[in-house]
Amino acid sequence: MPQLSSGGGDDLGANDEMISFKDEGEQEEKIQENAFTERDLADLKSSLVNESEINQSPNAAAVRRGQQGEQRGFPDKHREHLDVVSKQQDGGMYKSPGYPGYPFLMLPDPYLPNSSVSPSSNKVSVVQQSHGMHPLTSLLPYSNDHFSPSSPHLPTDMSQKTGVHRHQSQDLSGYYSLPPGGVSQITPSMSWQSQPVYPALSPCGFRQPYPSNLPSASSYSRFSHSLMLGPSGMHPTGIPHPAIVPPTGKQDHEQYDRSMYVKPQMEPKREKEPKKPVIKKPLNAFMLYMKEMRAKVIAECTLKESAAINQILGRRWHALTREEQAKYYELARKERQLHMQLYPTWSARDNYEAGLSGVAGEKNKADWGKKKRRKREKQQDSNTDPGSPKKCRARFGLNQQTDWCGPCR
DNA sequence: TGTCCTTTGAAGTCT
DNA sequence: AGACTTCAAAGGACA
Repeated sequence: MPQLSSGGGDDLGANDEMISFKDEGEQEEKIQENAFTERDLADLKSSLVNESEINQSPNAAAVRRGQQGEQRGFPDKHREHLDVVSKQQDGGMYKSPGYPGYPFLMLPDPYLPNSSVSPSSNKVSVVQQSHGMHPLTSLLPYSNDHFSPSSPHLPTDMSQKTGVHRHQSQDLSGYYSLPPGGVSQITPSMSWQSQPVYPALSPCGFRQPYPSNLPSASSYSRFSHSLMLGPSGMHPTGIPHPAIVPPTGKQDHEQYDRSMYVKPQMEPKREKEPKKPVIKKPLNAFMLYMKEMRAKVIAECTLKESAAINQILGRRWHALTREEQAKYYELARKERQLHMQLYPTWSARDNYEAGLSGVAGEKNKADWGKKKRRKREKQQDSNTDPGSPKKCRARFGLNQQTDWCGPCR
């Protein structure tokens, strides 16, 4: 079970899926995958390219059916390696001494002198580093990358000034390595010198591993967004969080990956009308996995189309072992925790109408209604078409993770 | 320029 | 309670 939270009851999602995953014949898969060769990989690569083309057609589902067997045994070289690693680690990531690098196993090889702890031990960066991002930032979007160490003049205890009660938790620094002007206010014991800003990692390339006792977010008092967010989309702690779309202009830390949290199509309108900052949802486990593996899939399969890539990633996700998936569930859990701490009053509902709350107001409301209608109609259409395995499973009431309905097989 | 595609999971809404 | 819906990322394709 990926109930990784140590008795905290914190949801990690997809419990049923993880259970059933075990039933799926994991051992067989492992054996099969270990038997894959480079040639298999090449074959698969070409088949995936073909598939991506075929999938555009209405017969895509049928094609997928034919490929299902192949998909189930996708040759992940890194899994082979992980099996070894997991053996070395004797029990996986949740025994902290046995998993010392977590989550810094996510560091790309250059930062892993001994990269044996990486989930993807191959040469491809585990973490997508596009847009000059910190290798961890894509997984840990609240990293100090978004801050400049040259701004140490920020108030040292803003949370007190604003009346926001913050636990003095070192954990946050360990999780997300937030800056002095940022969560250091939450964690006064932290200084930015001790939290090196990328790329100045510690000599060994590791930072502090995730501690396991992140304080419950529920312990934080919840304030309205008006308190949480400053006039420029800044957290009252002074953290220019990437999840926030500032209402005016560009953020100072332009070099960082704002796009991760900013809907690009909204940017041009920002100048015209002041817009409520949009705080994006924290990424779930699969999204984190996608961010990490996308580049690898692109490189392997010479694909660019995200839809096709995502299909592949979806299958790979299913092919992961419980332990491998657990890493991402844990990361996602921490993401949610930190997100909750940074934006206590934020709700996913805010972004249900994200378009509405912002620039376009009424127009977007109308669009949203249309969108909903379209989707509903589409859904009805798809009821007559097996469509994706997910839809198919849903239709037949099968287990989401493991059961493959006839048409999808 | 905006939307769709495609995936899974989290969280919200609806019945 | 369970089903359904939306949104997170990504970038090419298309209207």
